[in-house]
Amino acid sequence: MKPRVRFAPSPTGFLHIGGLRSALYDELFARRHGGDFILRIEDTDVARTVQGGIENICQSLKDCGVIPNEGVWIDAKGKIIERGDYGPYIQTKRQAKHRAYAEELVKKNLAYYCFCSPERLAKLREEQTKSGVAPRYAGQCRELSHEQAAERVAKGEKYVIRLKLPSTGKIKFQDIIRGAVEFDWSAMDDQVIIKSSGLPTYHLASTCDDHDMGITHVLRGEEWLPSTPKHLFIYQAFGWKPPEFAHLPLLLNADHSKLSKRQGDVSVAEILAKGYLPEALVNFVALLGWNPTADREIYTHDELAKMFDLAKVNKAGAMVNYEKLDWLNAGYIKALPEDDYLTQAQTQIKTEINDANFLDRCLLLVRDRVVKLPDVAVLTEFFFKDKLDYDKVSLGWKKQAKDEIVLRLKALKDLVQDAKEADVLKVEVMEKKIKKLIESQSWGNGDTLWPLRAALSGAEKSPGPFELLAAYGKERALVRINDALNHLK
RNA sequence: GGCCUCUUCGUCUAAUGGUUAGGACAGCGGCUUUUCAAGCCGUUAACAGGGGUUCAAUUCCCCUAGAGGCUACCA
Repeated sequence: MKPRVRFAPSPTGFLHIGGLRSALYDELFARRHGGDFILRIEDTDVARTVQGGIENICQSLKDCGVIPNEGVWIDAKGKIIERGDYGPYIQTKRQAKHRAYAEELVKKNLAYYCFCSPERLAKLREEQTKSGVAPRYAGQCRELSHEQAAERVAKGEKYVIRLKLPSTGKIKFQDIIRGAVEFDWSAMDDQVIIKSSGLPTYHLASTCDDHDMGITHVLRGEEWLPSTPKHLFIYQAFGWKPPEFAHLPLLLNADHSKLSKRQGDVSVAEILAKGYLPEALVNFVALLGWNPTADREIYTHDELAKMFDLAKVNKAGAMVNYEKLDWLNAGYIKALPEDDYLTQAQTQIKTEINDANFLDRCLLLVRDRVVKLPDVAVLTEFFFKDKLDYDKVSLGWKKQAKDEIVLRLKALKDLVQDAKEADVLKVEVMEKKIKKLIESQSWGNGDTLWPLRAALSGAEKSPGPFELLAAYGKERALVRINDALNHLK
């Protein structure tokens, strides 16, 4: 059977790195087995729904190339659309179905109307917790007859609908990642499935929608493991075949707590905005909790899809290690086709200079130093300044005397002056010429090359002098050397 | 508190009933060298603890500890 999986986030915030991983695993699983990957939005918590949440989730997934083939999506104009035969895919649009399912459960005597006030229940719960027992619904509504309930509803009393869970016995099920898991019904509370607002809770909506949409495998965070029995109860109540479950290990903050938005910037949009490449992020996130082999770190999205194996997903939570993301990202930037790199790097710099060749040479020169895209700007900044601030740098090597620096720079200036523009652009040619000069004068590398490099960069740390010459080109290089010479006067 | 899940270097992980417990990031050291990166080479560092089972356990079982999750009319 063709597997059908879904990523079902709720738009209570922006897509974060944990959501991205869940979505990615869904997508990889679907691709690996030739199945469908569906995006469903679970927006039943109206109060917590944030403006632009759905757009953000879709756009972030799109940016990362994690594309569902069914369900909610965003078009090129940024408009939310739905596609597929099992819609609607936005949960609040399905509330009539949820309502009907809940009523059916009530008819089957597997759910009941409950008129207890939240305040009273909270107090009860507190007492139960204090005395060390599992908090369970302990009101009288469970035993209300259908007629009594209907009467009170007709009178306008507020109510919720609760599952009528067994109070004894055990439930056992298989999890693809964790194997056999067992729970006692006695510790399980009669879950609310319809809130007093009339909207369903996650437990009912998600379960019914999964069934209605033909979902075969549910991949979700480990935090759902304890409520799986309730979901299974619903499947059983309707006589439906439940999907297979795979509870993914959680992503952790540096303090080992469940990854949350409060700690650090874990939103995908934010991470991308910081200059991480989507390919690097996908690669990174895929390996948080799963590893296809022992000795490789870099995988394309397609390779991941070919190798993905749910059964090999780890059980333990994974801490998000941003240093490794940095390393991966730097590697992806180095591996970018030159044109792609230039296109992206060009967006990072601000300068009036419109000598495209010069700009590209500068961008290419600093590429190996770029960890995140915006690094390009600081790394190339000195190239584009009218004047460098030579007060901030020692133009001499170690304790080199001023007249010696001047002597070196003058000779270097003449050498560049006499060189052909095409030669200045070639690192090897200039290196040869300058080394020859050094040799003929019996100078040292350090006392000659440091002043040159410092003159060209105005910095203690920079790429090498030959590379700088090649990036500047003859005219610009001469201006810098002259400036340095003037500064020494 | 109760229930559930988890536990290999600091971090992400691999492997195995018998291995020098492998790789990667970070760290450290070196090479290169005019500086800083990059690159290359090398290196520190782990089977949570205690009992079993077994000729043999990091691997299987039990207990303990620790961590995390759940315990909402949130998902």
